[in-house]
Amino acid sequence: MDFQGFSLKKQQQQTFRDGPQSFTRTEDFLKNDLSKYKKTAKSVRKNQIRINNERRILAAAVKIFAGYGYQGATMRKIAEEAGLPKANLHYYFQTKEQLYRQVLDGIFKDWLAAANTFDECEEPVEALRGYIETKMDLSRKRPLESRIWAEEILRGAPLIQDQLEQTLAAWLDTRVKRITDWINTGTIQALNPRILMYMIWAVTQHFADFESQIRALNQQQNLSDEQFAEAKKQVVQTILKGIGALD
Amino acid sequence: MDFQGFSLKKQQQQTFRDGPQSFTRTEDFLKNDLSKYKKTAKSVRKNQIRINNERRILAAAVKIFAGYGYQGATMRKIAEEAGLPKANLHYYFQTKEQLYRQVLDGIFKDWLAAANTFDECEEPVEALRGYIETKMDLSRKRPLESRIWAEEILRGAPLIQDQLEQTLAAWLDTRVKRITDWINTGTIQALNPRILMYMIWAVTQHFADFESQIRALNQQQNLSDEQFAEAKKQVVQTILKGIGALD
DNA sequence: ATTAATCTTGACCGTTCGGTCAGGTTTATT
DNA sequence: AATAAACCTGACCGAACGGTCAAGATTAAT
Repeated sequence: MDFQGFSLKKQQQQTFRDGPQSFTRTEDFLKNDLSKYKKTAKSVRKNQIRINNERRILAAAVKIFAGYGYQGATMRKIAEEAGLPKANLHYYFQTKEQLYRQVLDGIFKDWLAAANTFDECEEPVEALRGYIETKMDLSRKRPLESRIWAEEILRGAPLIQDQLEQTLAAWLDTRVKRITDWINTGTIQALNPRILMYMIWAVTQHFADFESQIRALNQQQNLSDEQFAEAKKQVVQTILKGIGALD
Repeated sequence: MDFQGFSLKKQQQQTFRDGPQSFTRTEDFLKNDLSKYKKTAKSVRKNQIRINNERRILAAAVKIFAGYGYQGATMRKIAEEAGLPKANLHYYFQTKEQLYRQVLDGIFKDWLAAANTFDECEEPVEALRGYIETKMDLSRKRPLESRIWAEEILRGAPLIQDQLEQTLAAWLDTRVKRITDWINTGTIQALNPRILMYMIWAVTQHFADFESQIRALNQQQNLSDEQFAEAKKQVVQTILKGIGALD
């Protein structure tokens, strides 16, 4: 079985330019274009049209991809959401897959940014608490992005496999070492650090990814701010206590 | 935004024709079917053709829906996987949505069956341990079904919202009461039982739904039986200890 | 003012989708 | 043996998809 309509081939991360903006993808057709710009005050203003439209399209794409999935999303729906004609989307983003890739790139950056919370504290209790809370906040504030990510993984990560195997794996390795140190110094009990991280990811992202299920089990109401705060507290408490870092 | 290509409207249980046979929706279609047959030896054999083909199609549908999602799955792919001509699928299942509905129904039944493990023990430690282990085993043995379920929730549960709000909500309510009893008798510490259940669901299903991410972080290898057994043990340990039911 | 680059867009295209159907084949009933 | 019910399937259909393009409008550079 070869999954997904788009290609599974590993796509290298080579930067190219789309107008004055850099993004990742193979074809360099626009790189040549960039060399034609002169960075005057006016070219910056010109730039603004492109920057502005790309932002509108990306924001619309996030909503539609999250709501319908990659295959269910159509360029027409994204165009309507963005308030632009469909052909205009293809002017800024060659293909649907290109657009989707950029959406994923943005999400991955948020992921890693939140991940850095992990390193801010020396002590396991505060490092883990901070990380869990940051991930919970991210699920609360950016559920659409979380769901796009989840669907990509669900489909076998056809487009982000490389990033998982390289960037994310490297990130995880260093955190595994920190946790191992905590174990060796007796600060937390012996356990498999990777499984701990999987548990944290699972629980925190669940509140975004399974929002509709939680809503159905909560009198058809999304969790209120108070309910979410309670959930956040309980998640932190259960995990920290569960690994012997509390009490 | 109105999600999904297919309608959100609640689908009544209306009789429809499936080939020359009429029956009323999923659950009882076979029951009604049988009532029209005369239970001779030959009619049983005939019946077997339908039962057999429906099983083949449903098994193929599970694979394809899990691998591509609802929108990405095509009747052609399912037909190829089942080794039948596409038109034959439409003889047994009127529409793609009908086929998908029956797949979901089967998954929901597994869900509830596993859920009953929760009631087999009086003590919180053994009841929760049994339930968590059963859910972990289900993720291990039926990851495709878990991913279909996850995608359905991800899209806002357009087809199973009713079941969530009724059957699942009722199931959860009774378990919440059990957990509340445990809290009142001091067997486990005070917490929100619903959030505990969300955490259990999140963690156990994560090993199926995010399998490709875990694989990418595990030297491109799926978890071995030993690794999975370790994960199962650690998940049980962390949660039980985290709620004060251990140590 | 002129030219060139960039941006915009309706109309269009080939492909693939879910679904239909007529007519043939197999199986069951009498 | 005859009839009916159930099953099978290649060929077909309208709709919707991602994507293209030529020609015009707008903006920037000279």
